[in-house]
Amino acid sequence: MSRFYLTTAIDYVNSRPHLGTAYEKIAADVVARYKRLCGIETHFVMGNDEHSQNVYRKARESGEDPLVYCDRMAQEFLDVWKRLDISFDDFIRTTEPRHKAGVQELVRRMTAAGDVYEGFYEGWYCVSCEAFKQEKDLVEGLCPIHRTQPDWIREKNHFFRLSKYTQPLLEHFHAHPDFTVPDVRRNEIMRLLEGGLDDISVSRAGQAWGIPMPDDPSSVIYVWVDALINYVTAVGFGTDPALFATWWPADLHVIGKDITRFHCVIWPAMLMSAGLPVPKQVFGHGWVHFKGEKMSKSLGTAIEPLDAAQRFGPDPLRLYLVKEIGFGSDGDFTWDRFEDRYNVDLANNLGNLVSRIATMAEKYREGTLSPSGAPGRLAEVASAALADYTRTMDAFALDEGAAAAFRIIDAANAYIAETEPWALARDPAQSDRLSQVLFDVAEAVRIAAILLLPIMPRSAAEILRRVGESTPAVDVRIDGAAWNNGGARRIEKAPAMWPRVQTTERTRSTPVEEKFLSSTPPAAEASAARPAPTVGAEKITIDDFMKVELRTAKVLTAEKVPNSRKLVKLSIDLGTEQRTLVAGIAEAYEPEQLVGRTIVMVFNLKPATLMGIESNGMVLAASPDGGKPTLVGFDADVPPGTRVR
RNA sequence: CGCGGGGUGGAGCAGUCCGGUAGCUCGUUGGGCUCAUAACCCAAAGGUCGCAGGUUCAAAUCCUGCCCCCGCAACCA
Repeated sequence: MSRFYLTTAIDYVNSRPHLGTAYEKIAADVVARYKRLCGIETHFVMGNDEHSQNVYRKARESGEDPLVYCDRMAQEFLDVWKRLDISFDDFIRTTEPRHKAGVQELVRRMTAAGDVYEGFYEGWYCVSCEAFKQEKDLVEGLCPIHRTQPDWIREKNHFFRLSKYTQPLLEHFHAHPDFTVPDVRRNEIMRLLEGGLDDISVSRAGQAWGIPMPDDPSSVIYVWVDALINYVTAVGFGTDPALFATWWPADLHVIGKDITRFHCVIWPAMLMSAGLPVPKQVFGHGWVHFKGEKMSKSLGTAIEPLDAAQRFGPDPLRLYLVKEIGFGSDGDFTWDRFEDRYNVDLANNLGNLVSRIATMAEKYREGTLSPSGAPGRLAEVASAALADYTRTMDAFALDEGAAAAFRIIDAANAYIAETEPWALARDPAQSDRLSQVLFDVAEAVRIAAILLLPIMPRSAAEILRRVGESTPAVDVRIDGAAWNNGGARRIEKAPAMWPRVQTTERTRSTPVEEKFLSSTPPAAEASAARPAPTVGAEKITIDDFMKVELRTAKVLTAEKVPNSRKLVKLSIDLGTEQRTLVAGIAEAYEPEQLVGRTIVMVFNLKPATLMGIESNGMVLAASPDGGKPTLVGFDADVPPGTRVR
């Protein structure tokens, strides 16, 4: 039996799952389910990347053991994946023993091949930032963030001879044109390779959170190297040779386009060095951008796209992401479009079709349909759609595969209008004809549902049940989607699967200041817009708080900082003095909107220089993750310079 | 000159590699039908394919220049 091993990127645990990470998992899940549908033994692996320094810092800040923090995040990720019906077979965490063992083994092999050597990494290191600083980032020789003198650090590092693999990689790309898809990604990598590769540092000194270098416990393996190796450790590299032999090399890595070069250059080079086969294919998908309003007007409470899964089940969201966005291209999520597709594809077309056939089966044939002759033209439509479906799905054109399934649904709706079963029912002489027409429609629905199984597993299984498919959904295979003009089918009439969503009148998006000025936000928004819970935040005393001097100020002038996107330069009146400060609110506010406005600022903050302008204070605003800031304001007029506490 | 993607009827997209009557979905308008979730079916209107040059018998498609938009990165103090 043929096998298929696919993976997604493993996720950083310093933020919770969001639309972007979910998109990747859903797309990969569709591929995995499709392969299983085709009867291919499939191994689908996802996981979490837990060794980043950010994770360590974040955990330590909240006084928590890093592993405990990671455990909690893993639970959060798993909960979301479960809610979205992601059918992974294994979930690997980079803190697991099986991973650590395999990582060390792989690095050992790279070392044995003579590809790892010791060297020194030198540079300016800011202790507060815990990071090296580029010369160009320093302001007058000081850390731009902390205004402190960084240390010149010379750190022992282990380097990987990536340069040695420039030529072998080029050859591999020429021999395997499909190694990196889609083409845009491949071209990018080719250009990079043609320019030649530099060796890379693969260790970090003086860090405790990570996997030690095999021969040098004082260094840990660089987190990216650590992370990439998950694809082999998840299938037993270094721990379970039989399992490894079964699944490696991977058939497909599904990743985001931003990390293409890690997967198409560094990763295969590492494998070549270790003497292991490289994966067969890497697919770099695009981004889904969440546009427009955070909340749907008609759906009321939802604020984040993943909430759509909470409210409607995962399938409408899955369908939207797969069908409306070319796999490989960027796409948008907007509530308007989501509602649109929900109503059109699911309520009006598929859902309504299921209701139509169920009602007619009950009304005209007491719920049982049998063929009475040769199938009508729907059979040809279905077989053409099936061919398109397998061709496009094999090429990972998931959107086209979904479209092929919906062509059957559209044709079935048209077929009903064309054959007019209600008219046939009035004429006893047409009884056989009616039987066949109804059977044809039910059969078309059954086939469409099979094609939709990978995309909407839950709903498609329910449809199959309703149209009398006797094989349980999990056992259905693609050859079951061949037209079957035989057997009696028991059709079940049941409540609508997707009731229409009442869409409100299309309204223009609310300008930001309008939201700001409305003193009583809609209740739904208030409850939905709950802030992300702070992770084990340490309590401070009132004295600590009082160290922060907040004051009101009036904006005198405002102008955008040239060449910046977010920054606005403000001159403000504090009553007793005037100051210049820089605020990152240009995306949400035009300079003209700011002039004359009263803001709240941190009065006693050390100055900082941003884009060459000294900023003497900080403006307070609510800043949602990934969203635009909203300035703090007052119900009534307050004179400039007033203390806020 | 940081990296990349894109500008096609009101909206979202395909077509661009390999020039040859501009296509799909939604929306709009008109009609039809009643099995169905005010759903379904048919038809129509609507585009100088970002701008300007060039190549060609012929350009959305090839060449040159320009404009605009969007991600990422660097700035969020």
